Amino acid sequence: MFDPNRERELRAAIEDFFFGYRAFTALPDRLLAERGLGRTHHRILHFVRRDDGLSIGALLDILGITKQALHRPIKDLESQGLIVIAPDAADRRVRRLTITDGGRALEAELTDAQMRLLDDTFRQAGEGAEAAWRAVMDSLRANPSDPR
Amino acid sequence: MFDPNRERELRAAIEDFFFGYRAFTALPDRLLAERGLGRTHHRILHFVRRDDGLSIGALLDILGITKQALHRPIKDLESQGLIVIAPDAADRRVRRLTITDGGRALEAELTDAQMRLLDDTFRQAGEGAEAAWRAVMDSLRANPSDPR
DNA sequence: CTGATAGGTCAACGTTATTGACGTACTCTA
DNA sequence: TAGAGTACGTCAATAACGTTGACCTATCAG
Repeated sequence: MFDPNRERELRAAIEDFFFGYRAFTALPDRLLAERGLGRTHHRILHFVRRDDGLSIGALLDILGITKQALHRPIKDLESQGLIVIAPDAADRRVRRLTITDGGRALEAELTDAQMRLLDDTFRQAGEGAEAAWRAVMDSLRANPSDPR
Repeated sequence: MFDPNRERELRAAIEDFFFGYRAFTALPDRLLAERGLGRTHHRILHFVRRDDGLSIGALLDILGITKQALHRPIKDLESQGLIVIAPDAADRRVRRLTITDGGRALEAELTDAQMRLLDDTFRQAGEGAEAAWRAVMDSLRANPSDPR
């Protein structure tokens, strides 16, 4: 399939992905754990902040989990005053999620940590590394193997 | 902290990481699920293949989980004939893990899928993308936030 | 012989996810 | 306006995978 040298390189890349992702998530994971929250809470905050007024269904599609799995974290965030759930004005079956000031603050704390880490990392990796890294990740996202 | 344009870029990079990693792991996850195995089994096979004769303790350090958590997947792999556990010749307290032909075959199947995906992706992302991507990931691994 | 090391194992528990079934509120269409 | 479809909530059972804590055996080193 691949010659031995190429295989060595690609295997090294696979390991890099594993360890790199772990290093990347370690930071916010610790901050979240202090509040009794997990990665799903972080993701919800991220996507609700990005798309204010996101519906439950749209969030379900993005995250690729079941509504039962989403229910708890959503309720946690609501009861902690980090998001607000309100029916859509036009179609009252649809629930729209909005981030509160508190939610925005927590999201900023988590995201700042990751942004600083990425910014430093891109700088250390040299000229053009950021664009190339993004290009690889974008190409991966576009791949049909993504379960979304 | 960051100016708005920079923040937009870094937030996009964070999302890329999330979706990219998911696309990357989706393929082997499906193959593993067919055999009733999970990511931990894959990781064990990967590291035992790479470092033949790896000890339990060394594997524990790499994976960053408890011995109780490692115990099941190790036993699963052994009972399915994918790895062999044997005491070290010099220090019989130490158990050395070895991959079998069957284990090597499964590992190859999983890894081939990921190698092909990465190879395609690097090619699509253009000249120099692979080296730059690796540089970013290596820099991330070297970061003290890695819990290992 | 003694203390340290490597590892195995039992038990209880927690988190996060799943599938399946069913209920409620609401909208849209014939 | 009745009935079908949609969006979402929720109960229940189950599973995968991890944790902490405690305790055990086997082995090695001084």
